[in-house]
Amino acid sequence: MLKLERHAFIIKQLKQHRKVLSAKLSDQLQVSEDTVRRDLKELASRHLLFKVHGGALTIENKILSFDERSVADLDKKRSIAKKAVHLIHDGQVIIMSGSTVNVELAKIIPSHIRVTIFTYSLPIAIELSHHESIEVIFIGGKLNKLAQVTVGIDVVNSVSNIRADICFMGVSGMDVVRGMTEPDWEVAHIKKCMIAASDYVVALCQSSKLNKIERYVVVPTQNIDTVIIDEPLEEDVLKPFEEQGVQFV
Amino acid sequence: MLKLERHAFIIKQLKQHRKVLSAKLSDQLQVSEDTVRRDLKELASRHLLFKVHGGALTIENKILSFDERSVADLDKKRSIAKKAVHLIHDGQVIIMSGSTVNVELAKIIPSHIRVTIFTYSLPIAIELSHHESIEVIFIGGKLNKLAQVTVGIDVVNSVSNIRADICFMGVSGMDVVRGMTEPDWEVAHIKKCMIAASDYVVALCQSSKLNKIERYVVVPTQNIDTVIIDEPLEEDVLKPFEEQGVQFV
DNA sequence: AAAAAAATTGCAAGAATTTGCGGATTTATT
DNA sequence: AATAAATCCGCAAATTCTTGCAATTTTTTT
Repeated sequence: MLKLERHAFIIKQLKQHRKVLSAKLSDQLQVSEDTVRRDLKELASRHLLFKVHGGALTIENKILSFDERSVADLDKKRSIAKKAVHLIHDGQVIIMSGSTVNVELAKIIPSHIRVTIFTYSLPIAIELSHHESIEVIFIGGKLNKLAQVTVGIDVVNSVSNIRADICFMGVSGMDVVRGMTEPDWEVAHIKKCMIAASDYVVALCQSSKLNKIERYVVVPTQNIDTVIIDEPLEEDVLKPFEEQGVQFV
Repeated sequence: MLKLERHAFIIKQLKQHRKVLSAKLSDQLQVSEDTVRRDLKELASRHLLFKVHGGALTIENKILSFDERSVADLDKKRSIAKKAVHLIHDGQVIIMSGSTVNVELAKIIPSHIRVTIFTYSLPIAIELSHHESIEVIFIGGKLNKLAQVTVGIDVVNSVSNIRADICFMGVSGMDVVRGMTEPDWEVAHIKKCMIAASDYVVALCQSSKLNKIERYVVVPTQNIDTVIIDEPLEEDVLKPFEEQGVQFV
């Protein structure tokens, strides 16, 4: 069996099981463990997998368990929030989705600003409860415990009855062709309603989410007015979006 | 199972339950407690959790447990909650008001119990979001920032549509003649609706609130089924209540 | 086609990591 | 103060990793 075939096999196994064991691969591929290790090492150097003692895991798995992410990511989220806060003005009615970027945004809204904010996220509501001059309306419903947001038909109904000036939306996936996408159907539906209820839509989008496609479409790209990103991007990445009428900040 | 998988599992458990026990993890992961401890130690050194005797807590929890001390009469509230928890049984639909006693109650509901809980209090919802088997329905509305509960017409409407088996109610004032009373008109009105929606009404009443009268009446004494108090009281204090059909625990 | 060079593979030996266990020690609880 | 539980420490066994090297195969060069 050729090296390249082995590599392909390993990647395939990894996709299927999210992890591979050196010993098992040695058996499956009928080569020595040393060879397997050398294969894994090579694939790891090409960032196709994450090598650990005893085998290897997918890259995503690595990210999940490494703290680098949460720290580095927080900076990015804060820098997005910092830009977003300038779009908030006295008298506005605002809808905020339940993303962590919005939690950061909630933290830094200046205390003098007088606005009404609709949200269905517990952490955001808690944050906003410390702001004297913000009127907070919590959108009730069944609680999704992991995300600490309400979901379900009640949320959809409530959101449909709102008329908002601006809407700050966390992003799971953003792509020129497919538009804004979400891995969860219910969330996708709620976001759709939020956008329908708002005059102006702002997407808070970490650059890692750009050109990523999730399972369910929220809205096409042209329904989004402004995308706020954490770092300046090359012109050729932005151009296709801007041709759809999306403004980048 | 690879070390990193264990770590990922621990982090996930922690996210869900805010705490993990070494013994339980050892069982779940099928490794020795020593190994679990070593894992926790490593994760703690990376500031992904906070190690304590017997297990670990989330970083946030570490901070959270400090301001807990500022809550007055915590012991009394906990002793009330301890008694109240025995009234909760599988399959019930429960309404909880927004008192601090109810927060304590929410904390100690056994994890195996399967119930549906309606609440309009952010802290209670946060607490309950860590219980695997409780369905939480949050009642939306305008946020009262100080109490971190929703209020207003939306809450009244929602509560009116609920049919609950039991209702746990924090108490501001309780008097034989005037019944249960509240200093806030809106809260009094909401509590009235809650009681109307419930088959059985439990008042969680610190003894300091007994024979105290607030501005607005919620319901007369006889509408309350059980009052849970923190300390045994003299017969002559209880007797007039019991004559109205109220049971004391 | 032959020779040289490069890459691949398995093996062996020693190093490093991981894990469970017994026993001493510390911590929590009553 | 006593008891039980959890932790820490050192050790040993098992597994995995690294490294150098030799044999083999593949590729390149002449």
